[in-house]
Amino acid sequence: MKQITKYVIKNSLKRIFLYRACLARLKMMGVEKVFSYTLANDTGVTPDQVRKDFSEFGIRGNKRGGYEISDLLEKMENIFHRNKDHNIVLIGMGNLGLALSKYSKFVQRNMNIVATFDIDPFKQKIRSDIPVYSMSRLKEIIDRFRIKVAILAVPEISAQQVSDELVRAGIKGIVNFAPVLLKVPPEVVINNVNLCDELESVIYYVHKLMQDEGLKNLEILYKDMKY
Amino acid sequence: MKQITKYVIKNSLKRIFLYRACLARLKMMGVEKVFSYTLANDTGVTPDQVRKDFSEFGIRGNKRGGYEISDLLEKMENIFHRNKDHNIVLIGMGNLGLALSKYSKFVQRNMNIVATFDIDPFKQKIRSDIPVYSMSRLKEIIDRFRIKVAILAVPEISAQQVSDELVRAGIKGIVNFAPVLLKVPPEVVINNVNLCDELESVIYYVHKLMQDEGLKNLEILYKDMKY
DNA sequence: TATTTGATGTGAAACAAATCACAAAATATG
DNA sequence: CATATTTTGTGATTTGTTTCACATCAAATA
Repeated sequence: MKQITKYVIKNSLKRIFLYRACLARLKMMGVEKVFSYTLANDTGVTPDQVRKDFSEFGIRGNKRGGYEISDLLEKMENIFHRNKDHNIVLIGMGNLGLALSKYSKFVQRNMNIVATFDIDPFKQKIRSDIPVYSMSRLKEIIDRFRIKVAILAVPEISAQQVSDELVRAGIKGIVNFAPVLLKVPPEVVINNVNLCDELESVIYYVHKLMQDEGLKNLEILYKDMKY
Repeated sequence: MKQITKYVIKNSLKRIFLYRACLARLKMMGVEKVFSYTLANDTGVTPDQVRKDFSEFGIRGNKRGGYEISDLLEKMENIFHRNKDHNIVLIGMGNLGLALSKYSKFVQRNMNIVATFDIDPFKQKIRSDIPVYSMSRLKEIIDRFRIKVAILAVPEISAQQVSDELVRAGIKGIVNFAPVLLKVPPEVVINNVNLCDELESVIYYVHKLMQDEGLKNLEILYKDMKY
């Protein structure tokens, strides 16, 4: 019944995030229009890629006229369902969980952590701005707020068990910070964020870079980021 | 002089991390040997992929006999330079920085945050187990410990400026948590971790999944994680 | 209004990654 | 000791992604 299902965030989607961040900044600076090569320059991709990506997501500009930034941003908001608010739960109020619960960028992007959970809810209650519930109330709260997405920041050892509970409670997507490969039914989306791996990758590449200094053989060691 | 340089962690490298985590667990359980299909099963990839990846990293097993787990892990430790300790600095002791400074998994993998920095070092000093220095001492400490890798957890607004300081101080790799595209010389490796994007991606896919429920057209919406 | 110019949008081509298929090798078996 | 079996390792094939090249369109210009 349970199986490992894994999805990768497509590179084109990551690039769209990149474009959006860039566009938001440009808009703040008062810029109104961009061309594919403007965006490309700012984000380190090629103009072709920008246009292909837009094409994939059904975004169209005006021939010769480039793209209207507000229009572009609006289209992206629709793609990402940013018109509506998204309610999230966070499980595990350790150091990382606490930091994530206070991460203001989520709110800025309409993603609200409406409840957090911990086996010891009293421990962190005092430091948290968001209600901390005991695990026994998981399903109740998830049902009440019709939550579909959870952030999992519990210790490795209990990650699978909590994940099972989340799935039973109707969660359809999990951002998993525990370094475990969760087993979930295929209709549940998992996005693993492994902080150790992120750091270790950099160490690995830095070592390589210093070994074969002079940038020779670079193309074997690195893949230029196409996202 | 400054330019956007971006690297992606290659999928094959990510998979190697995955294999390693799995192998470590198996070893703890007392298992001594694996076959490509064992590992494949546990990690959700194909046996061919496992062997191709091993081949890429120069790891060889015994025909028919599979792979010796200890041997495999040792080879991987060499690949990732895990025999030696890695000293890291962390810049920005806000909520996230503080949580990262206390993240015990780094230490378990021989990655030690030896110093942290903040514009207001006194604010967090009391809550931190690791020394918190003022930004003015950045180069001094980095030089003294011969640090090559930094974790950047400062606010968006100051990320580029701090990144410049890091590069001037001799840092060669940065794990960047600020949602900014850092401009660094090409010999510096950047790994961006954007928490909002990670969460938003999941929301995006969950929406898609619920829209076209029944898993039809799944192959367009998702790419099975090949990592 | 006709012509030139400049940027988009997208098939085609080139490149990269994953899967397949099978030879090679090591072990087990009769 | 020869044969069968099982698993690795890797070219060949397929699949997916990026880059190229150019037709298409909109605006500017004469």
